[in-house]
Amino acid sequence: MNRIAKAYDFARSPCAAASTLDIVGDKWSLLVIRDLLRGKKTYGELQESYERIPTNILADRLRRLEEAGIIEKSAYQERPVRFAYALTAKGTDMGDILLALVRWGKKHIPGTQAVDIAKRESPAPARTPVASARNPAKARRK
Amino acid sequence: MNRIAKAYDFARSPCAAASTLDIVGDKWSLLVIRDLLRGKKTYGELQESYERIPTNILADRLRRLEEAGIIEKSAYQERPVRFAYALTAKGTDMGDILLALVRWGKKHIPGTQAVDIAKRESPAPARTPVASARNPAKARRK
DNA sequence: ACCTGCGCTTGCAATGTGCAAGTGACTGGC
DNA sequence: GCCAGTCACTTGCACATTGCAAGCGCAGGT
Repeated sequence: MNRIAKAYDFARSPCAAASTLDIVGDKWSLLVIRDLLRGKKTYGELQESYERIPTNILADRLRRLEEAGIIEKSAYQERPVRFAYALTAKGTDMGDILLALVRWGKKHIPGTQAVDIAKRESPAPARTPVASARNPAKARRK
Repeated sequence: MNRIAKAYDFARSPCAAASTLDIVGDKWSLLVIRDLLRGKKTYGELQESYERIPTNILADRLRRLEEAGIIEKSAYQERPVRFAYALTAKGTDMGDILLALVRWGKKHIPGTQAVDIAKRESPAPARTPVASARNPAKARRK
């Protein structure tokens, strides 16, 4: 029985910081959000991040984040059904938290880099524009 | 063997966000920092936060945070030796992260409050048997 | 001597994490 | 029709971390 902040019945306290940590207070959630902010969309892309999140953990975090209304899952094509994950407005707002983490890291942990999360206004996600990479043009029916 | 970011050999990646999360990426560390920012000093005071951190976890987090150079432990009196924990500059810089968390929580989790990180006394619900631990000089009478 | 408070430590069960392997829906090639 | 391959997960199991309660050592007070 999973009950990580069923959203709105604070698990621990009415403190905003504590409640936010109930949602993303673990080592992976915010990294998933980071990757989504940087333009990754599919399960497979998320799995291939530098940090190599274990697949079952990724599935679990995506489920939780979706329950919390931070991301949304949708099929971007039907006939092999393929899914895309995207941040909701609530989710993109987490960018500020990521930014604060990055700033602290850059300042206090020598050798770390920004990996540019601040994609919020910059163009080109640099890597494969997933949606068009595939060509689902041929709607072959059964 | 425990090696949660010995600080400076990145456990997972050179990404600043990931490295920062290696240090404070759990449910309790940042709450301890929050309490220290708000003026709490002793082990006992930290234990009595609203969220009721388990004592062994608190001891462990204080140890890790000290190793990471985020807090400092010192005896504030010798005979009965009593300890005070305080944030280093590196630690107070984490205030920005807390602030980002609080802002997100206030905006997206109805019912949460700010609990004003920038100093303030007794936010916890009245049932504080700790009385005035902030006055070691005198008075402990009932 | 005994009790109390502080600052922890220890034991142990419950929970969470990480790895590898497997599954099922589908497609494309032979 | 059969097989290999991809995507998106799920399952099983070992190991690590958490949470709870209790205990411990060192003071001081009575």
